[in-house]
Amino acid sequence: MLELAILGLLKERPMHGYDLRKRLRSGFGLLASLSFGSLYPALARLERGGAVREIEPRAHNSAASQPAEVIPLSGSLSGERAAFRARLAARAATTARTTARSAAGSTRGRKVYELTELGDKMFASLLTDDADRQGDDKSFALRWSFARHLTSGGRLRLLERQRRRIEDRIASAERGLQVPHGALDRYERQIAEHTIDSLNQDLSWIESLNAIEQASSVAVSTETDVS
Amino acid sequence: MLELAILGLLKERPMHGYDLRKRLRSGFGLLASLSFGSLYPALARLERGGAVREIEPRAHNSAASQPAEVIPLSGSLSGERAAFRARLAARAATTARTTARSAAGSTRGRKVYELTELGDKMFASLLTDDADRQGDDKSFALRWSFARHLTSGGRLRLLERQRRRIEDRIASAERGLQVPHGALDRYERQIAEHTIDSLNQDLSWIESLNAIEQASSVAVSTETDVS
DNA sequence: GGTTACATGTAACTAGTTACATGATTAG
DNA sequence: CTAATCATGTAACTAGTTACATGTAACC
Repeated sequence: MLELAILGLLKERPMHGYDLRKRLRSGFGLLASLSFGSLYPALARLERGGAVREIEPRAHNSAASQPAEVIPLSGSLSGERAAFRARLAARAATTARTTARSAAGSTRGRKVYELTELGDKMFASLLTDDADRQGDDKSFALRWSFARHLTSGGRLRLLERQRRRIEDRIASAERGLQVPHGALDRYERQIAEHTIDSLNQDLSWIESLNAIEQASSVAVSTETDVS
Repeated sequence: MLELAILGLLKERPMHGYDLRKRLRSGFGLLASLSFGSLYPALARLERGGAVREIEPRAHNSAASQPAEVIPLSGSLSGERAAFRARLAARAATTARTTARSAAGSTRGRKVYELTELGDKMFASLLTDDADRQGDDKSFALRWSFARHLTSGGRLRLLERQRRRIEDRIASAERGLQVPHGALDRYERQIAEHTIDSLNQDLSWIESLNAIEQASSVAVSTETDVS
């Protein structure tokens, strides 16, 4: 789930780890307690797998007032890269004198990542994949928040899967409520009833999303992107 | 969380692992996908820690003296199933002596566990403990389903903690909705709004539970509360 | 005599967490 | 010059999962 989130954010724009964490924590309520201890290993994993790559610092940053200083590098070995970042940091320390702090602040040892083509495909397949071991609500919420990257049909399929999952859980919860003949005490019954209520509300919500989606898929007869 | 659930069920009555799993999966919706791979190690851990102990189906039928009471499990228990269980329990008691290999090493019979006094204390402290690392909804639901084991004051404190947690999450979600830098797209907004709606419904539910609880604590006002 | 359900357990993996270690940059 | 914040990373732990391994008992 974390990898899907990282890829989705990097699809939007290149970012470094610290920023990713801020976005993930504050953005939508999901992953609110994400720690560096899981983020950095996940990024390293994705880089090894070829889904993301580190971009050399350039002036592509928004409102970058820093002059583009391209320092030629031979190899991209990690030691070399670290040395590069150190050099850049040293230079930034000398030049940054209340002049270039406008948007992005410093360009010190940050490692800015971007999505590769492979990463883009991985994102698409993670987003679409029916084989989600963790069919929990958070997983759906994360996927739906990236729904703009799906086709209209993909969105409808995602909603349909979630609808079925919720219906299964309602059935299971109602079974649990009925079977014990007077075996549940008042607190257990409160939990069971609230669980069923919440699931029913989730179900109507999904159905309303489905109605909206059906309507706009009729409106947009050609399947392209939605802004 | 699993350990709390195990201790709570064993407080009700002694059980073996296979039964525990059935109760945990079907009982309340929590832990619906609990696997043996986590249950048995958890039981072994609890036994090593002295929280539970194995009771052996003795030949002189101290455990088999009430086989009819052992029945009320949840799930699809009918009279037929109950009869089966009673037969099995009776047979286990008789065959335990005849098959000599069940005494030593590689017994493949049931291991019925009961709560020790220490386990009872552990259960109480897990149930009350403010230091819940995983302050998620499932944790609250599990605790509340055991609320009959708390004092009236303990129940009120549990509700109050949960109320505060939900309020924090609402505040955080509303902050996330007001993001100034980039407008959320329609799907992200749908997620954010549904999240807030659900949290508000959870909040009113908690408040209604609180009202019920206050009323009944007034009714039994002579009870001394721990504070 | 084969299938199904009961029953216990281990190994390897998943997906995160907290705590620790290190260092650069910036504000007061 | 010192504290806070930014920034990256590792180690040990938590809490579960799936897949595997083993075996017993009942039913037809």
